[in-house]
Amino acid sequence: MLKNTQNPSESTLLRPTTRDLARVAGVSRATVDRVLNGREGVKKKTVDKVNAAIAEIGFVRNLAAANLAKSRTYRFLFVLPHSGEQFLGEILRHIHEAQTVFSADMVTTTVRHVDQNDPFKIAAVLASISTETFDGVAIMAPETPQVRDAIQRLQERGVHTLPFISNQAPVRDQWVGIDNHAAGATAGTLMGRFLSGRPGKLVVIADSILSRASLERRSGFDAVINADFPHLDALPSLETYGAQDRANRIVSETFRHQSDIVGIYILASEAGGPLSAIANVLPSQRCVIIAHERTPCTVNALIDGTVDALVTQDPGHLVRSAVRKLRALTDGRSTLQSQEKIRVEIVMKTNL
Amino acid sequence: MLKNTQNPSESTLLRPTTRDLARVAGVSRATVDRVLNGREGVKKKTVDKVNAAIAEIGFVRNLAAANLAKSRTYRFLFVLPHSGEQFLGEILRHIHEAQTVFSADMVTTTVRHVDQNDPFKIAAVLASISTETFDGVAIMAPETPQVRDAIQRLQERGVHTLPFISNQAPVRDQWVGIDNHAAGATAGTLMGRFLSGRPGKLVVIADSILSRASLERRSGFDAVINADFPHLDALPSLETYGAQDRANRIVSETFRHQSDIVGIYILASEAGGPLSAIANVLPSQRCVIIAHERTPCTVNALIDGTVDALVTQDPGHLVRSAVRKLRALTDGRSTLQSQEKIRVEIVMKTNL
DNA sequence: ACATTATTGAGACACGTGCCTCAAAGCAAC
DNA sequence: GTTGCTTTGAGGCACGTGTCTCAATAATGT
Repeated sequence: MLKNTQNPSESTLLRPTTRDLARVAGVSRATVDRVLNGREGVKKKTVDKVNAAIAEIGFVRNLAAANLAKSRTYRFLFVLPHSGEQFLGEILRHIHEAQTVFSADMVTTTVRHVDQNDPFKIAAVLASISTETFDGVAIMAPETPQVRDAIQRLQERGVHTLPFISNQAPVRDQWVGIDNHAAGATAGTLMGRFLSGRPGKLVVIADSILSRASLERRSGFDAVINADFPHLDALPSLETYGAQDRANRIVSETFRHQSDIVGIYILASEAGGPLSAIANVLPSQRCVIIAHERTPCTVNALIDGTVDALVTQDPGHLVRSAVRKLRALTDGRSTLQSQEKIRVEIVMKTNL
Repeated sequence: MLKNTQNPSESTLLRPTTRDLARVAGVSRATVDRVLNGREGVKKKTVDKVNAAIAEIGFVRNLAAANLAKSRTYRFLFVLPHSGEQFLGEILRHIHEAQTVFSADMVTTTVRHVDQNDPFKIAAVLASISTETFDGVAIMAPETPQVRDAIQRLQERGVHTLPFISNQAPVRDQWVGIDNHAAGATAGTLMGRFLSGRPGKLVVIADSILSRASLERRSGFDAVINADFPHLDALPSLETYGAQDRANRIVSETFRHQSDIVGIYILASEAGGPLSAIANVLPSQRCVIIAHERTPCTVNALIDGTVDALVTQDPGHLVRSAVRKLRALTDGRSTLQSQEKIRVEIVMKTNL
């Protein structure tokens, strides 16, 4: 087997090592290491020599070997709402499923559940995290001043953070989740096209209209309905606050008072409650229903024809993308744009 | 820093190494190596001891370290049609784009173009490949006896193969691409729903109806139209054979002879030709048009409203999935089901 | 010129695994 | 017991990089 040291001519098959780099730069391997890992006490001129050599021979550090030498492990934490909800269940399932793949890359993931309605508790949990315990944290939490501050301090302590699904600040670059405006707009287009010309009113059901995601979905939906389907009239959002009795009440009230309802848009991530509320008032009515996320409940509704289409994001992709991004952050690398873009997917009975 | 050898108590943080494994199994590291790498000359009893220890301490070999020791590189080849087509261009773009990410995993990819209409040439190219040159080959080629045989022999020579996009045999497990029946069915559902009740005829345009992909898409489309939208009448497929003049002629003939055409389904992967043929006969007609794949041409048509929806597969995902699968094949590993499933995606103006 | 400091080099060992050699031990048949 | 064969152990070197120590050299100030 060939060895680089015995074969000084550049081999196009083997990639250059730090040894090659040292040789070409005319310095020692110790100095190469000093430059590569940004240690101080190296003359500017020497740094330039090494960098020139890096460019010349196209050196790229072998991350696997480096991590092996450092015994590096990536410890990531997912901060998620309390479970019980179906969409969250899918997320959890994929975190566990991907565990085996991650462990090959020395990535360990931990999940911590927090009460989404208690910003102080969330902040406290974030405050308990340091570089001693985790290298990166993916946070799914509503946007509040307390949480925003806790995240800020976490970053100052050197822990990498990543808004996960629930978008925090308008840091469009570093976050994992779909464009909710586009998701709402897509739901609107499907609604309009499926109704094709038929006029009437549209019921919109949300969990709470205060979250950023709800606002964005609603605005995207309205934009499309107003622009492309002016014969449709989207009613003000109904808020369930996640309570089934309230959902039942407001839905049945709405159907009692409104006459010509032709479509229902469930913009909440958890469609289960709204769907069963609708089942009460809609024995077998002709009404286009669009919902979000692929969960056991929505898939069943799709199959039995209750729901016409789903606008979804792939939970497995969300999880893997979060891990890849956290890893890139801790390595100071960048990720592949096209791989990390979370698509606004449309799911019907035929492309389950 | 802790060292495993000095700290015999099981550390939950560090994963067990071959050294730990040898200690627990009560054998030497050499024997562990013999068992792990399936060398012969080891007593059955000893093999069992080691395997028991593997299970006991949950040993998983550190692939990065192993590949480092072996100086392993993965050399994969993509055998693709001659370029020029837009969908293929997207594939190529993503192969090159992913190069940087792959190289971190010691994966190098090469692309070789072959004439799709010359099965003997394709077979010849495949015959020239051995383990000396490549570890795995992703093959996008129409299904012919010559190609099938060449693939068979390639596998016998120890080179791993993977049908890529164009499905070869019904080896449903090991192949990269979408379920074309589902893709056709999805196109059918969109067509039916967008027309919602309006009766009429549907034009179906294919490149050639002989390929497996075309057959499957057509059968999926017909199944849905017949079952769910009986008021629609899908006409026999028009075949362009990839020739623009022929496309223009057959499309204009069809529109001259048929009266009530309400929808057009372009099931060819390259929609450019059919689209411009349609533009000639359809100055501004009300007709639902569904096409396949996201290319510059179809995206433009979507934006200007010519096309109503696209049924697509993500080219970046296809490429990365192929590489992951080839890597898993050469490592004798399995892949994450949910990650490798290529989704039948629906793209409209709002979720570009 | 000298002392002092800043910079560099040489070398070692580590990470976890693969792969090789050589010797030692176990086992069988005679 | 001797011979020959099979199985195992001990140990070393390699992969590419990180991270030490200690010495050697260069640059600086006086």
